[in-house]
Amino acid sequence: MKEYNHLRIEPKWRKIWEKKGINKTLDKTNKPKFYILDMFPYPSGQGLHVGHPRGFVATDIYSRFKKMNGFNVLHPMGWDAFGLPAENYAIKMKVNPMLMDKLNVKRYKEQISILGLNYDWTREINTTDPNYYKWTQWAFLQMYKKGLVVESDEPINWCPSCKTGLANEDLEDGKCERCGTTIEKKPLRQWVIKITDYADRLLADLDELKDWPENIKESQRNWIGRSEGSELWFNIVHSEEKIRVFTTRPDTLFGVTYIVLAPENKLVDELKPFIKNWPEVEKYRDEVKKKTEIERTTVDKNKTGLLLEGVEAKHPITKEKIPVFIADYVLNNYGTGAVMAVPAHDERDFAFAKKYNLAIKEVISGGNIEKEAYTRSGILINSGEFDDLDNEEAKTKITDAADGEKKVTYKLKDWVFSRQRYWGEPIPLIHCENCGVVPVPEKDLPVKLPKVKFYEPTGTGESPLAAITKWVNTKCPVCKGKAKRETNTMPQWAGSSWYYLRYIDPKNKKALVDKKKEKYWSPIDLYVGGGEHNTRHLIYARFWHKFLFDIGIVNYKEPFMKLMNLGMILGSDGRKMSKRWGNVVNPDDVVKNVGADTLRVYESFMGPFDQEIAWSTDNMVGSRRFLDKVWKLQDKVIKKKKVENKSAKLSETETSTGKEFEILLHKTIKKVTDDILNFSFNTAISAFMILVNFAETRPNGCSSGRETEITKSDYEIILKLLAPFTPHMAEEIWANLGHKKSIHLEKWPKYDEEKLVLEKIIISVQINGKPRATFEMPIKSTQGEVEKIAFSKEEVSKWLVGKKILKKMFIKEKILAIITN
RNA sequence: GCUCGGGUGGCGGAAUUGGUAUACGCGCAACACUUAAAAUGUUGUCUGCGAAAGCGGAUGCGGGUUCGACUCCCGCCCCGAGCACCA
Repeated sequence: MKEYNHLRIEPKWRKIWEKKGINKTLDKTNKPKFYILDMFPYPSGQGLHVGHPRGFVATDIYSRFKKMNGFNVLHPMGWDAFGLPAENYAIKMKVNPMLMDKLNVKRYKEQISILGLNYDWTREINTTDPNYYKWTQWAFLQMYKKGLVVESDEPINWCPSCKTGLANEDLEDGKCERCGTTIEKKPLRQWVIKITDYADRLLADLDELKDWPENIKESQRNWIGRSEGSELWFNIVHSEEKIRVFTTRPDTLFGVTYIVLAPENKLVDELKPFIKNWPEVEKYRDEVKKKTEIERTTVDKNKTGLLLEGVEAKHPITKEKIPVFIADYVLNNYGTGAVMAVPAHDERDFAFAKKYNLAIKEVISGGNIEKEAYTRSGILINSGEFDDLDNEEAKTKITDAADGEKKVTYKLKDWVFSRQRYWGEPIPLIHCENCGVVPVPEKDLPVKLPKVKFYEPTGTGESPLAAITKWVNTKCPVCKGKAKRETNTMPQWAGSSWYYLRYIDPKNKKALVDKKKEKYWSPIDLYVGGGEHNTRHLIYARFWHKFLFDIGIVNYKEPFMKLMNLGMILGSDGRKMSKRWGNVVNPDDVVKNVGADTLRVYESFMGPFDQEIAWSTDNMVGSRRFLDKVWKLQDKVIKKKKVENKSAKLSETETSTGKEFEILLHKTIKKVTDDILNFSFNTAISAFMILVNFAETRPNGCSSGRETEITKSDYEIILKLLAPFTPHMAEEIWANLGHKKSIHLEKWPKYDEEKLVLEKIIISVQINGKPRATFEMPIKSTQGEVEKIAFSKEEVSKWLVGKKILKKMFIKEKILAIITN
């Protein structure tokens, strides 16, 4: 037997597999389909570290397993190459993003390829390929035509470092998710997609995603942030103006003692003629503007505000006059940008009322409003005809009485879709001097991103594309008059919102995806990726998919049936792998030193798949040792010759590795099968180790003196089970055993239920709850038989001396429990 | 503050419907092989008392249910994630 040399074996087999095309997926087979997908990476130029392959390895194991179980598996890979990370890296390296993209993809692909992953590279996609983004632009145009795309001048999140506007989803704690710079508010002309039109469906359909982890669904529910309430109107005394408020507690309407407007609320400007302290109002608004989003939204007991002198609102039912404030604890972009303040029953209003010495009127009984706001439910008081009502009941009645309207609001914001950056899909709209905004005709798609010399962001609020006059100036498709192209580009999330559909039909020139093919492959059976996408990509993609469903492009209303989050692999110091900490481990080095198969086994074995875990090169030796053991078993395979010597007619099946081994083998088949299905790769590896340790040390049951042996067929079962985990080594040994066809085309081993039934079982005797003895019994032993043995045991009888047995309990094949006085 | 996870040896982590807690791996120790080391193999390795046999204790803390609890229930503490002056 040759030494296990991964450097010789691994590249050899990868070449052969590629030549034979064993990873190619066919669209038409008589097999059931299985579509398994990794979140595709954005090639940033740093290259992969050992954390990235964790998910790729998992989907690879799973897809190989599915293939061996007779499924037609689609397992593709591609590149999410537009967007800020790639562009910022290109700028830093002073290389044009178009060129950088090619270099990065090449590097990523090399790194991924050496892991022995079974991707069908004939379906590779890249979001920056004009043949791809043609369809991103096409889908955008369909949204435009359906009125889902609107132009807006509202202040948006602006990253002063990336010099672009960002969507709410691109923020993390008020900072740019990409570069960590604090976000400013900046009014900017921009295109916005009305994703909020889909908020209710995005929320409701989560309930149908039975195979999504609860935490992801919960994150999305939080993000969408649905809240039910009422919209109420407060007339302003001596004015035509009305204040519109949103409240979840219309039942507390009688407790309103003041109204608060967000300082930015346009209504404040409308009320200028009535406001006597206007200079102060302007001053306050300036102060608020200076505050960052973080300062503004940090929970802060020290609330500030300003009374609008001269303005009074009228209570919709009692017609009492109510003072009106502006205060920055009210946000302009949620609800109506105005609240009715009920200090007795809202903590923020309570704090504000205390500070400015405003009236606190109790209308729900049950609390102590001298001390704190009472925010729970109760019976109405001080509410006129509504007294004694239950507050839930009062919600509807008071809303009706006040001429209000039941309403639902969401925290989810519309999707800011413009980026003032070069490296993205051009937005396919044209601004015509006569016709206004005109969509690019579909036949003219794609609107190609021009090659440019200067691609740095301008910071002026214009994309670098605005300077390419040759590209910008165009003819209006309607009136043929002078027109200019839209120069903003799409966000990175655009291309990734539907890429999974393109793998189904990557070369289609006539449609986003062929309908028949889509029907066959959709939906995605299993989607694997990092938790950082839970409220970003996964919301956008679900939205985009629902839109495509509405216009009849796809057949299912949800794209991803089952979802798995993978836990990040941290550096050995427990910190995120980063150049900054010097804790990055490169997969190329690991593959070189111990082999891709060892890396795959180690990443499977290190811990539960969805859990964050620190890398340990030291621990990895255990995985390599395991592979060495499997390899060495080759020497212990019972030679055919030996069998034939005994009798020419003896078939191989008549020799066996041993009864005990056989039971363990079948247990292992079951365990590994179940564990792969559950993504419990760590316990699957553990089961392999137990089996291989046993095969190596205790063959032939417990007989001693005989040489360690394993039958060829038993060894082959182990190899087939192992093939998804260690594709190269399994293939090499398989070939060594004389097979000409690839092991990856073999069928997955089946376990025999009967073999799992043990002949003997271990019984534990517990006396007063403490385990005192264990012994083997034949399976199906009766209580009487077990007791007979138990009472004959010294470990048992010594506890019963001088005691009375009060109770006996027998759980068959497990426990005999005895209770004494 | 609300919501969702989680807390088990020196370390990563196992444990089916409640039924022998600590599988598997790392590390460590001793032994074998070796001139030696590495590699490999064997044995041991939760903890207290004890020479040993053995006896007791332990799954974040405190209670409860049960013959029996890592597992179920109640109340806390801590860690991670999502949301958050959201009206």
